[in-house]
Amino acid sequence: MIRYIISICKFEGLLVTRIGFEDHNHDSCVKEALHAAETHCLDRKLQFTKVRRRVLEILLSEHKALGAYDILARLTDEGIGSQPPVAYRALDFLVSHGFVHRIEKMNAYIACTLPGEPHSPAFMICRVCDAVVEAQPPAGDALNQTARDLGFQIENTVLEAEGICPACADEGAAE
Amino acid sequence: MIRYIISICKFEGLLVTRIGFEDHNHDSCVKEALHAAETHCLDRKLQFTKVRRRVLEILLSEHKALGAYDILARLTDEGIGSQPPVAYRALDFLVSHGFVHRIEKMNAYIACTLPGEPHSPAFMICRVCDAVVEAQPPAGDALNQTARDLGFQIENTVLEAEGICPACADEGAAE
DNA sequence: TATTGATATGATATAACGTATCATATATCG
DNA sequence: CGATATATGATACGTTATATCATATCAATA
Repeated sequence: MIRYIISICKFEGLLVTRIGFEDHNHDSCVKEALHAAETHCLDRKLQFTKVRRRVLEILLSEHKALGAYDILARLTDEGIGSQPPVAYRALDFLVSHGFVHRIEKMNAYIACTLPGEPHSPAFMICRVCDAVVEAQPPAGDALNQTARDLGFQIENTVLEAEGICPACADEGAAE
Repeated sequence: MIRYIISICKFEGLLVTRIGFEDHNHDSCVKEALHAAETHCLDRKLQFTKVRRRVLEILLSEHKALGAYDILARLTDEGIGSQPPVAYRALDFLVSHGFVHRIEKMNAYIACTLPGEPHSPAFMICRVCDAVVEAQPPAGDALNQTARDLGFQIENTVLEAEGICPACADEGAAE
């Protein structure tokens, strides 16, 4: 299983990266993830084009949630497309094939930590530092039970929690 | 407990209204709910102003999710304010005091079915007819467990499921 | 390898959603 | 009544997202 860097949150200058909300140090995730995506697309005859690859790479490298226009700005700097549809199309592709998730609460996008595997992720969003962590809640949760009771057929879910991450909570306590 | 009309979904012309996804018929919910909101505000010395009252009334009457600009259009027609901040301010008030919920996935707003009581609602959104149903999932769900594991302090949650409502599923099957 | 149908990108324009700011008015409370 | 807080009016702008049509590239196959 590939694990990406998910958030840096407060430690940018310290070269400390984090998986989940735990401190952590690593480097090669981006390359691995890109390669995995490439393979995945090859297998399914999906076109992993230059723009799509680059957008995923940006999201993996930044390891945080970015808005479509943040991404577009980077593409523009690099001479790859310069209009909104360029970014939105690439993001749509990446989202629909499970390489990227959209964070509804933030109107932003983040690289998936479990690409290729079907899952219904949940996100923990720190309102102080904007760190976003993808978690995999156990199946058969409350939403599914509720849907069954109502006769509603769920096709996809949005599970997002806003609050305070451990690092920011510690800082707050220290003040 | 007051139960509002939640969705009409496909039956507009038939005078059939629905609570949850079950067919249902009723009338006085709007008045009751408005009165309850008024009382709630009086108790807490909140100003239940003309605009706020009217926006809640619109959402209750429509018993579906409406965008801020849909609401603004109605206000404009009635001569109550005509600029975006009018609608957004009223919606912010109603959301922050629990009379209305925002549906992140739709950038839209819907009247709460359980106003005055603290709760973390979940929404079932039909992608065919746009019906939105508010459900109350049991506490202690997967998100909370996940947050505890991560040391994350949840302040509020977004739980939204997109899919097919029973009525639309039936129609699809009938075709 | 030329054709063709599907998929992706370029480019322009516009739609939809949301907020900052400052002035004015209304409510609330001592 | 006067002071303070809260709400509204009004203007302008910022941000997010999509529709549309033209062009280019890819993928399968005759």
